[in-house]
Amino acid sequence: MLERQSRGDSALLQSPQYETNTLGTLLVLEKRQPLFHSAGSADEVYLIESGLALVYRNLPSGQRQILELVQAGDVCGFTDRSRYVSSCYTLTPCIVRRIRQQDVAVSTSVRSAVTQSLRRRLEACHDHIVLLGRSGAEAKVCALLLWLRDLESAASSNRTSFHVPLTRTEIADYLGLTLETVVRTFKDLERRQIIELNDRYDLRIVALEAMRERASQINR
Amino acid sequence: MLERQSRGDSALLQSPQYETNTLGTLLVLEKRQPLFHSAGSADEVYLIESGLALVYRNLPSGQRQILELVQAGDVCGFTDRSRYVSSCYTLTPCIVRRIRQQDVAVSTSVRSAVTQSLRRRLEACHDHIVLLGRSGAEAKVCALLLWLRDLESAASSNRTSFHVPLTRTEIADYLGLTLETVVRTFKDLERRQIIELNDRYDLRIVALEAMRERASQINR
DNA sequence: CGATTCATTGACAAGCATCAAGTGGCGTGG
DNA sequence: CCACGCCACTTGATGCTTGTCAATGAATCG
Repeated sequence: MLERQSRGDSALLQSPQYETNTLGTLLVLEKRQPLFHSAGSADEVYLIESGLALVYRNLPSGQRQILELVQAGDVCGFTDRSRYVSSCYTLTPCIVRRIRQQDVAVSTSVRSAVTQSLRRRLEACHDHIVLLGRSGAEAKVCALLLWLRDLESAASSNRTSFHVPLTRTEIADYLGLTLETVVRTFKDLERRQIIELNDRYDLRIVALEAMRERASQINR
Repeated sequence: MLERQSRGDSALLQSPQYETNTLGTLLVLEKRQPLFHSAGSADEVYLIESGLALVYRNLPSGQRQILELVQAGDVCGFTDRSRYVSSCYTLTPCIVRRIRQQDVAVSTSVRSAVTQSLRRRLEACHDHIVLLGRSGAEAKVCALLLWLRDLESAASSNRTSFHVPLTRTEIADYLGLTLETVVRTFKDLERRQIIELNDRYDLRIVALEAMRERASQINR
């Protein structure tokens, strides 16, 4: 794990949207590296500058529920408890600013970034709740795939296929399904030529409109 | 709907937890009164001073998903969009402070109340997501009933039974179930003498431990 | 006192979970 | 370098949980 004190001397730190160049520590993380862990001491918050991470909770039964997918601009680990109640790791390579919990109050720009992120994450959770509460397996999978596609196409456009950074198990844990159901749903979409899989993590949406219809369809 | 300008001359306004006595308009609402509606102009935020309200979204299919139950201290309607994306109404009689969206930034205490509430609501949404994603009907119902009970017993203790302020349909829409499943689950719990119903909205938890076990049980 | 809303109950079917047995790729160590 | 094991996934058979549909009951309201 690369780590260095931030002194505003890196191009990465000159992002104009947050004037937090001199605050916190910049982490350059590979994919699938932990940010914080449930029950750990909640000393720091993590501002994601680039990449995708996920927040999850392990349940007493050994099951896992993925709570959120967090992206650039999001702050996680912000709590008034002494220990984290959920865990977090990166899905893609990430640049993350680690800031002491107590320093959040100091900087106006960090505070407003936190508020902004809380607001956006809350709305994302609302979407997630709708998905979990009122959609069938197919709608869940389609909605997630569309979301991941929009994420990529925002960065690098004109690509016909995109990378799915979650394993089938992670998709299942995000959508409240089993691994097997996720696999079968993928197969179904492939059979009906709505998607194409180059390999398991490289996906092309063939029929975008069919996909959108299915994503907003209510089955249960 | 009672409405009056807040001038700090009412006992209701002297709540010490928020020094917002001179900000916004105080609303005294009956149960089941709307606060704001999806697609309405998002001009104001609503700080709940007492009572319980719910936030929901209507889906294209005509279905409804209840997103959150909000209580004293919570702020809802806070968004950077020009229009609300969800709707909100009271479940119980409520005292609500209505504050112009643009005034939120002005008052330090309001700002910190907003942040505090966003944080708490986000964690509540996480709980909700776990419930929707990883629990069976019985666990969902038990968890909600326990939550409602704790809410009441925090206010007026020593009562053997408590009031359920949601209809069966609302419970279903909160838990991502159908009305029928909720009814059957209630009947089951009653038959096994885990709860008792005086009338449909007056409930007593007979076997608290059995209830807690069921609430954290994973079925699906 | 009909009309409306909300809830109850039963019969049935569908969707998804569970269980079980395999497949395929990848890294490790003999 | 190949065998081995591991991990993530794939595929199939089966059944439970929960949704759907339909008919009825109870409470509220103008």
